Amino acid sequence: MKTLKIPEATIIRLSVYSRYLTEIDRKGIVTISSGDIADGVGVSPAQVRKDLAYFGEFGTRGVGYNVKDLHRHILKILGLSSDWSVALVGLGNLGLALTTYKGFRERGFVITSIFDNDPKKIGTVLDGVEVMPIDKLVEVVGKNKAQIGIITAPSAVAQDIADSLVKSGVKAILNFAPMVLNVPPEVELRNVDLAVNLEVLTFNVASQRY
Amino acid sequence: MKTLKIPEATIIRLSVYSRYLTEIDRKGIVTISSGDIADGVGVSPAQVRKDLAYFGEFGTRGVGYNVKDLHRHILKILGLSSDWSVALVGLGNLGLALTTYKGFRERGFVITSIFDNDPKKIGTVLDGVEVMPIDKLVEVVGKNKAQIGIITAPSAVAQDIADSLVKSGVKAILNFAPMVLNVPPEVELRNVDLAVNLEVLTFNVASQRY
DNA sequence: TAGATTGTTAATCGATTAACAATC
DNA sequence: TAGATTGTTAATCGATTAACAATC
Repeated sequence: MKTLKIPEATIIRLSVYSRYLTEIDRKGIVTISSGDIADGVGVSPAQVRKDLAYFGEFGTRGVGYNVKDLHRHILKILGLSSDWSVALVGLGNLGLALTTYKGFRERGFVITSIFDNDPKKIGTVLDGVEVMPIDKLVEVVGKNKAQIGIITAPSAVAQDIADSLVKSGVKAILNFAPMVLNVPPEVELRNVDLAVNLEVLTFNVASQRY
Repeated sequence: MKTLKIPEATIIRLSVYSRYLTEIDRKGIVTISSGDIADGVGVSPAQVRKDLAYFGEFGTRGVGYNVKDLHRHILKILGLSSDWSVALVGLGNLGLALTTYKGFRERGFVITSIFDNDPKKIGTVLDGVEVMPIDKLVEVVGKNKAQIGIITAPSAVAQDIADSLVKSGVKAILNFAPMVLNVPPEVELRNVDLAVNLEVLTFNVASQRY
């Protein structure tokens, strides 16, 4: 199977389309055109069709796409046809927010272990998951077979945690510490820097003045 | 002044460079080359120079960049030479996490008002800021002259809140609700969808199998 | 059949990379 | 002067948009 490179922007849009299709499906709409999707999420119809064309032919010419079918296909493409086991490290406010974030569970991300080094937090139970000390990470994550690690710990310890997560066998890491992490190439790494988002806004607001 | 369009990717990288320069400056390093910065944040040296070249000449040929100088210039470009007043709407776990997130204050983002409709939260004080009901938003935000609004409320009310924020005069909105919002073109809007980030990871992990 | 909309190719646009003259 | 590194131009690469034949 020849795999041509898929732009990351395409993946991000597929994720957005899929959330929009959930909404449309709930309304009981059966068929949708690329133009409808485009209007709904703010891209061009050609873009929608191009994004889908990377993965196959899901529509009917002259008609459009069956909402349920297309939705199922996109979820499959994104790897969301079954649940993912997630380990979260760092139970500060952000970690707590992500643990209780409904959007994750809805999309099939199940937090199966939580780690923190604060003695007051260790042993407490959140959603049926007991908070464990970080030195148990490699053992517990390995046993739980978590495939994804989320780092919501301070920058100073983020690299150590990343190393432990890698050792425990996770395939992907989502890092919220504003820090450049090093992981082996076979482990997928993605950084979410909350301040960066505000700074793109302030740049744009500041530039408007000229 | 002719303004040529700056890629958003450049702005995001400038934000990353600036965080790296904070680190370098703390170590007491005085001069840095584009190659050092590139290594530090994982891009190419040519990219670093190109990004900076959009805004001026900040280095010395044969020598490199003065760390403090460059840092100051980048902060100025990003609009961070003075503080920004921020209104946060929706004090769930995510809202609480952002309110207490040190990374914001460090970069000059000061949360000056907080809104929620939960009677148990209204009237409580967080970091000197009293939580107010959402129907006071337009009045309070207008009075506080907040320039940025952060939406951490549920999707169902996100558009209403966005409308109120616009009415109150904010110039930019950072939206964490997984929802497409409509705002007038003069208001900058940026969406952070936490699930999208996980889904880019799962797509990549799922594709590795082929 | 006529109208609509897909899937796909070609054209355009934009961003990144490579190369090198300028210059400290 | 010799070595290093910037600033900038040209070449390359990749993503988006436009156009349209295929076809329901």
